[in-house]
This record gives sequence, C-alpha cells and structure tokens, in this order.
Amino acid sequence: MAAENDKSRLDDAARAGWLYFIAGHTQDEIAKMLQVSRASAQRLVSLCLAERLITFRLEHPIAACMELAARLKERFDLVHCEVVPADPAAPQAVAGIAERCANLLDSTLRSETPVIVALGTGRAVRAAVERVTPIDRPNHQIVSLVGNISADGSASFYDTVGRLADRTGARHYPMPLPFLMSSEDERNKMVRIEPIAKVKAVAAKADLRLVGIGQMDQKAQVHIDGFVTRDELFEMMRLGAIGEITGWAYDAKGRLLKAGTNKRLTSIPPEVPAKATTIGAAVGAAKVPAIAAALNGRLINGLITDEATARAILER
Amino acid sequence: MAAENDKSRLDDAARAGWLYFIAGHTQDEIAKMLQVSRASAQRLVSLCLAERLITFRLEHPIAACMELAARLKERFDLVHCEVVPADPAAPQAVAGIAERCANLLDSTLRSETPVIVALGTGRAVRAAVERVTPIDRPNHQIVSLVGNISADGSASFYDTVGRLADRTGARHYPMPLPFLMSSEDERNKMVRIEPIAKVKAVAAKADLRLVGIGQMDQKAQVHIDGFVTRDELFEMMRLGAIGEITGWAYDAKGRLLKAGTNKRLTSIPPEVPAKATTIGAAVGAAKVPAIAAALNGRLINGLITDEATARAILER
DNA sequence: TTCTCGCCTGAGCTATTGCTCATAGCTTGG
DNA sequence: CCAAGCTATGAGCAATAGCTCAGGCGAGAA
Repeated sequence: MAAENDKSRLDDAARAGWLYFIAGHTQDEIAKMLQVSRASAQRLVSLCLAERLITFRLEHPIAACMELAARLKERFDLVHCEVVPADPAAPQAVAGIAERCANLLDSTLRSETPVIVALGTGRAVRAAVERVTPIDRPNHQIVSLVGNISADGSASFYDTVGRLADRTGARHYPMPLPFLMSSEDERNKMVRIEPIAKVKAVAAKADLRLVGIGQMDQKAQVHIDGFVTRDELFEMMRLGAIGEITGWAYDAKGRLLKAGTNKRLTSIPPEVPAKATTIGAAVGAAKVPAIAAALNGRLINGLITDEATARAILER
Repeated sequence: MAAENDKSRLDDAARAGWLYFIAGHTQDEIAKMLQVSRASAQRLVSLCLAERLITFRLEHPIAACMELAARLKERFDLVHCEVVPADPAAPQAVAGIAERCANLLDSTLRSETPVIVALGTGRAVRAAVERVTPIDRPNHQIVSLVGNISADGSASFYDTVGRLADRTGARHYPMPLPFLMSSEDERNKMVRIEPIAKVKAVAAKADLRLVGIGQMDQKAQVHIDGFVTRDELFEMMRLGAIGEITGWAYDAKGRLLKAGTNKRLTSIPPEVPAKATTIGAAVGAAKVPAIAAALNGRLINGLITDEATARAILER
C-alpha cells in the first residue's frame, strides 16, 4: 500500500518536475494537467528536487570552479572563496586571481562609508591593485602590512599601497621600515616609534586584508626578492617553515614560528585566528602546502585561487 | 573583444546558473555576489538556460514517457497524449493505460456543465470504465459508437456505456444494433430508423470520444470476439485493412476503406479528420502499424499508450 | 572627433512561486 | 467500532522571478 502510494507519488513528482524544468510549464499549468491544486503541484516539484529525481548539470568549466569554491568554503569555514578556471597555457598565471582580487577590492572600495584595506605581499596583490577601477573615496584608508624599504635602503618597487591610494584618493599608510631589522631588539624598538605604531593601529582596524601567500622553499619569493638571505631562508626551513604571509613564516599546521627571521620582521603579524576578513591570494602547485597550512592555522579566512590549486588543496 | 566579452558573459551566466540551480540561492543573493542588479542576475540565469549551459536530467522512468508523449503530441499534432511506463512483466497489460483513460474520463465527467462522452471498443476502454470514480452527473450523456448486439443476437458482454452510466447517473445511449448487418442496404435502412438516428445525433455532438484501436491481422479482436468471420477479416486484409476503430477498417495511411464489412457496419464512422477530441487507447507491438495509421490519417487526435508502443510508433 | 545605432542596464510592475496555517481524511491502536 | 494522531490538502499571503520600458553607454562609421 504505502509503497504503491509512494511510487505513484514519486511518479507524479517526476512528471511535475519534467513539466516544470524540462517542458517549462508553470506550476499552475501543471496543476491543471495533473488534476491537483496548485499547492500540490508546488509540493510535487519540491519533492522532485528533494528526492533528487532531477539533477542539474552545468556544462561549463566554471561549474567545477564554483563547486571547488563551495567545498573550500565549507571545509575551512571561509567567509569568502573564489576559484577561477586554471589557464592551461600558463598554470602559474596570476591574471585570473588578480582580476578577482581587483573585483573584490573594487566592491569593497565602492562603499561610501569609510573602509580600511590592508595589503600584504605577492604578485597577485600587486597585479590586483593595478586592475582596480579608479574611484574617488578620500575617506577610505589603505595600509601596508609590510615594510616597503628593501634591504638596500631604497623604497620597494612594489608600492602597492601608494598605487591603490592613487586610484582611490584614499589616505594611505606605507610602512616606512625595512622588511627585516638586524636584531630582535631593534625590531621591538622600531615598532614602537610613533609613525609605525600609527600604521599598526590602522592595520588593526582593517576591514579587509588582502595578502599573498609564499611558499618557503628554494624558490621562496622572500628570498628571490632579496628580503631574506639564502641562509636565513634555510634556517627557517629547518625550523619547519612551510609558508609565509607578509613575511611571517609558519609551519605545516599554520602556526607562526617564534624564531629566526620572524623575530626581526617588521611586518604586522597575522592575527590568529584571522579576525578581519583576511583573503589569501595564491596559485601554483608549489604553494599548495603553504596555502593549506594557512587555511588550517586560520591565518586566513578567505581564499582566491585557481582550479588546479583548489583541487590540490582539497585532495591533500 | 566581442569574443572576450561573450566569454566572460557566459562565465557569469554559468556562475549565476550554478548559484541559482545548484547552490539554491535567490537571484537577489546572486546579484549581490556578482555585483550586478537583480535584473541582470535574472538575465544571466535566463542566458544560462538559453545557451544550454545547464541541462536538467530527470532520473526516473517517467521522464522517458513524458518525452515520448511530447514528441508524439508534436509530431501528430495531438490535443492530448499520455505515455505510461511499460510494465516489463506484462507488455500487453492494459492496466496502465486504462488508469489514465479512467483519469481522463473522471476529469471530463467531473465538469458540472453537461458533456457528451462517446465510447468505442477495446479492452482499455472497458477497463477504463470500470475504474471511473462514481460521481453523480445526471446531465451528462454517454453514447455508444458501436452496436452492442453481437452476432448471435444477445446483448454484448461489453456494455461499457451502461456501466459508465451506472457510475455517473448520466443518460446513456447504447446502440441497439448488431455490429454488422447482412447487407449494405439493410445497414442503410437501419441507421435511418428513429432510435438509431438519435444515437447518431448525440454522438455527433460528443465532447470526448474514447476509442480502442484494433489491428487487422489474424489476431484481430473483431474476429476473436466473433463480430467478423475469418473470411470477412481476410477480405478486409486483402483490401489493405491494417487497423480498425469501432469496427471501421482503414488502410496504412489511415483512409477508411469503402468496401467489405465497412459497407455493412452499423458503428458510427470516425470523423476524418477527427473534430471532437478523439482519444485512441492501445498498446502492443502488434498494434503499432494500426495506431500509426490512425494518427497519420487523423482518425484520432489524441493517444494514450505505453512507453514501448510510443517508441515503436516514433521509430517507424 | 562626433554622430548614430544598438545592446545593455535598472526601475517598476505583474506573474509565479514558496510557505504558513487551519482543516479534512486516513491510519493505527485501543 | 471508535477515537486519537498524523499526514495530506487547499486558501491566502509574502517573497521571488520575469518582463517591459525608457534611458545610457560603447562600438563603429563618417
């Protein structure tokens, strides 16, 4: 009896679903066809969905990205996640995620109410800033999370804060410090001086932090860019460093190391767990362990990456 | 440029479609996520559908039936078509289509305004009548399209009109004639007498005709039931008869034959093309040519059959 | 460069859908 | 056989979606 009823009910649900999704009829029409009230027709359509009698298949590369993003968001409890299609021609290409980062910055900066945006390191972040749509928002504030004086004393080539300020008319707070100080004491002294304390204070109130994620291996960007020496890099690797965010090295579980260069870093340390929306932007197989660690350690609560990287992170 | 734009537009459409159909968000939410107006979000979802980026798959036997019905309806310009799942255990089973026929009768008879229902021959029609839900509709009229006196002079076992009248309280008009008269002259004489003319007049105004379809082969129901002799059957077959509706034999193109038993038939002839809603009800591989011919000749403008038969008709 | 054409956009309205609640019918247990 | 509980039903309302129209923006031609 029950089975018979259920079966005929599911049959009707399937019919209703077919008529609704495939034939494109309204529920009113379906109700008339199946000789039931509109409310019942609606229930049948719902049932068809609930029982998974009907499935949706999105035949488009984007579909996979959307699903990966949803899974990452779920798995790591993220406030924001975007996955862009990997460019087969250039697997490490930062263009795709930069576009999304720029979009994120755009929409954040579009707000009329003052917002504070903090920027970290990374090619994606730099490229993103270049793509931000100019807009006049003098009440916003842009703050740097990392020192923009490189080892040789010159201002860093990558003045992302300044560039973004140019495009928005926002006040900006570069960090007028070298990336690394020569000793822990000196670092501690410097971060207390007025201009730096001010930058720290602004950064602490940031509404959005956009940071790159670097891997700590022989091709670590912090080394290539000359911020840390080969020896410093190797020491950090020995200490378990697997990735870095704004120069702060962390291990495979996303714990910030309390030694080595981390003691002399002037960068504003990541909050753990990230309180403000902190979006990591990174792609590439080499960065997978670093990204995964940052996610697990909750150094970041948002991620913008590409399809291949997303898949690799989820498959670990 | 254009291609680039189109591509990104399709990407967005895919995103919107994914968020709408798979993630189950509202278009308002999607609009916010994609940073567009709700109207645009709606357009993206439409586009996703229009571009067939998304496809619906109904994993249920009913889905195939629905599609077959839609194709039959389209192909033969039918006012009504239903296809029921074939019962693998009993390929010739009439139960499925009888249930649908009964449902059709139910909904027709449910009307408060007087309707005229005409019934033909066939196991499905008989079984359908047995399943009709009793309802009190004294103003309806039920009329028989075929004589209910069999060759031996007794009232036919299959008094469908009477049974249906019992269940509805409707007036009914059986046809008090033998199926076949002994000659054309006699037939012409009989159909002019008052009670028969009355039945014809009512039948001509029928809102719904429900008829079985018989094949004209050695297992023809009209022969098995003893209405036509073996010789008569063979003669009709020689004349090209491939099927019959209410006894009226027609050829492979659905043209009524003007010879043989058709000259002595008392049944009310099918209107060609069918004016009233005329639903054929039949299943079985043997009946496929007969059904297809009836459809092509527009002897019927509606069909209730099963999956296997529907498929065979479409594949001819 | 400026004009024109045409597509895209957003506002606002209407149709459709989803949901809630009170009711009715059915099942199950006493 | 009756009563109690449960599920299904239909009315009505709030939310959502679809559509039309006027206006704007950009591409392409002069």
